[in-house]
Amino acid sequence: MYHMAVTLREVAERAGVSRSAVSRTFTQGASVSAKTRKKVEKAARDLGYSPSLIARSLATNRTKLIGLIANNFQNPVFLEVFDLYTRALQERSLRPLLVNLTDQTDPSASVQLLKQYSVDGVIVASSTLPPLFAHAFKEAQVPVVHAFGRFASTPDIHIVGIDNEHCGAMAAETLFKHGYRHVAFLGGPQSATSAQDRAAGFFRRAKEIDLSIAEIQYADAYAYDSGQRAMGTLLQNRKFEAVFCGDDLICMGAMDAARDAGLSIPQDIGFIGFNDMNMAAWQAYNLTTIRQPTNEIILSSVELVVSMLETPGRAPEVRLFPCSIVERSTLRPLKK
Amino acid sequence: MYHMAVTLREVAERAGVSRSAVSRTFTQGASVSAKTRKKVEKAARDLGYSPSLIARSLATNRTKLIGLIANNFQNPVFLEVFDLYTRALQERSLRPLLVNLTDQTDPSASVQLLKQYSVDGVIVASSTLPPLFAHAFKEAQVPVVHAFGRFASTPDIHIVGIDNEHCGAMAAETLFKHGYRHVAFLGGPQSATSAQDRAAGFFRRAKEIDLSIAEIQYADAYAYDSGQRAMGTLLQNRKFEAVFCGDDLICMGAMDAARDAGLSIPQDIGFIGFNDMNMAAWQAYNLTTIRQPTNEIILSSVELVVSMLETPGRAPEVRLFPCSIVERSTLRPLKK
DNA sequence: ATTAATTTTGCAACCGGTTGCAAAATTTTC
DNA sequence: GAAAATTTTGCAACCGGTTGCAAAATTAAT
Repeated sequence: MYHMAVTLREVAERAGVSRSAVSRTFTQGASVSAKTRKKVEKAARDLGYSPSLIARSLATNRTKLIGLIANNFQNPVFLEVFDLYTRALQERSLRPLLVNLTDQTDPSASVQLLKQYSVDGVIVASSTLPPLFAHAFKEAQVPVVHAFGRFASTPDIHIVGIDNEHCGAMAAETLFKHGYRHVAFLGGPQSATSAQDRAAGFFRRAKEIDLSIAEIQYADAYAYDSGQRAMGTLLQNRKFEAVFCGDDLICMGAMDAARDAGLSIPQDIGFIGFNDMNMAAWQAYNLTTIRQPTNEIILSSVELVVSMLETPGRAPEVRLFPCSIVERSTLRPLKK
Repeated sequence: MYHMAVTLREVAERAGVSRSAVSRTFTQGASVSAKTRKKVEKAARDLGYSPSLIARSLATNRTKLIGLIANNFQNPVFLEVFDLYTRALQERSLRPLLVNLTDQTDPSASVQLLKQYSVDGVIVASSTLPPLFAHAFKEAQVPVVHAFGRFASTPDIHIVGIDNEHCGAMAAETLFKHGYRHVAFLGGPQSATSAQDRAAGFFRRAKEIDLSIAEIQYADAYAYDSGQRAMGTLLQNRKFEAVFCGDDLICMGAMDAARDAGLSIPQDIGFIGFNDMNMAAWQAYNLTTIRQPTNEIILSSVELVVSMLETPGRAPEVRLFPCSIVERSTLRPLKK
């Protein structure tokens, strides 16, 4: 590099003031007279100065970096999620440091990494990681909130999400209301807490209302292919009229498998999904599904992590948002 | 916070060596005797020490942060793109600092932002931004490579991507080979260089081989809805047998619009897309499309930005990767 | 066993900011 | 206009590392 970035010292010299004065004009709420502020601002403009966040971070022990941990880069909902997160953080002049967990679920490596970068806080955005994962950050003294995490009545950490158990129950009810009596369950990966909870709620409510569950399958990932494959095995032995899929993407895979087998939807077989991702509204699927309020969850989790920066001792809190049914056309019409 | 993070000084004290010794054991290629290294490592382990990247960055003027600029969080291909980028960077122990451009395309704000974070380099991953955008980073002395950018024979900056013009021509040829003689063009947003180039190549080659272009439309974004809408207007006046869509997602929207109008694919109307995103293989679409080697482009652009860190004066380079046709089932079978 | 060559080590300055504190300057009060 | 109260300013230490340089320790050569 030819000319190094211009520093605070140079601005100070040009403006004929001390370094502190320059620093103060660039930090919120510091006291500087209008006169010096003007001088400094001019000098800064002339020199094209902008303060180094690295140096500031070192001095203030705040980086304005938020670790954003995700482990599902296969599911397009996560693009929506990233979009919302980057925007929400941006608005508060924070920045996401993206961590792609791929398959290693050992928290210690991520904790180590994010500690090295001295992130101010961490948002774990995943419904498949065990609660322990996010907990590791708390132990490392890093403010953390688990978005899309499992709801616990006595949380050690902040959780923002939905009541998956209740949503599973909603699915059962919806199927029943549409006149189905024999249904199948096609869940997400069995290791995912979200999948477990949705299943539990679904089964419980089904029992209560006498909805018979003919088949149970678990996809090995929240992914199209997995849904397609799982539906394949489900179809070998068809004793059900509709399927509750634990995720829209899985549902799309399942629908395509069903169509491939010559079934038409919803005449021969019904589907209800989960999430209401953008693609659920696509004409080729037009999925009846349970809408998860992604936007609210994200905004709320950002808000929460920000508040932890201000009040580190804040007691862990659970924030649950209600889901709702979005009726489209993959279940047969309601009986009148 | 109760106990501040453990610092190099504490490790030094516990190990009974100087701070430099500790620093050296943690920096690649520095000279330390086996004896001290052992002592330091033990002390570090006992204390749970890991060096602060912030402090290191300040001292070395290297942050290991790469700005990753994107402006299309609607198109699921970008999730694939993020996945690949985060992994590729991670492997080289670099980290992406994600910038979501939403709609403001004024480079100066991003330049400013990324300069403040002193990113080591920037990757602009977008086929819709003007070449000027990426150029602004060069002027600000920041190593930059434009991935998916417009190919220029005398580049001022590094470009990695495909020859969109040539790919447009491939589309024309493919349609012709499949026996189509009257086709429509449904491009991406007209302001996107990629869309312009694909269009140019398509039109040029069509003229050469006497493929008649009955209709021309441009979607207002690389998005499903835009494709659906554009196809709607295209269908008002149907004088074509097939459509070349400038992007798979647009194509899916267009296909759904066509099906909604009662057409079947490929019997009544043919489609060819662009990108070969994962979803193109979904049964509901099973798109014949032009495959863009995303993986190669990404790996290559990471490699390039890394090499610029090592050799700052490196001359700008264009790297183009070949595209290929992926035949699925949205064009009628080849004549024998 | 000396001396020369090489490696390891610690000192101290530096990276680019922030901030507590006391002095200087300004404003308010009487 | 002088004294008191308030605001602004600069000094200097600090954040947690790195690194050039010379001294100390080790190894190699004679």
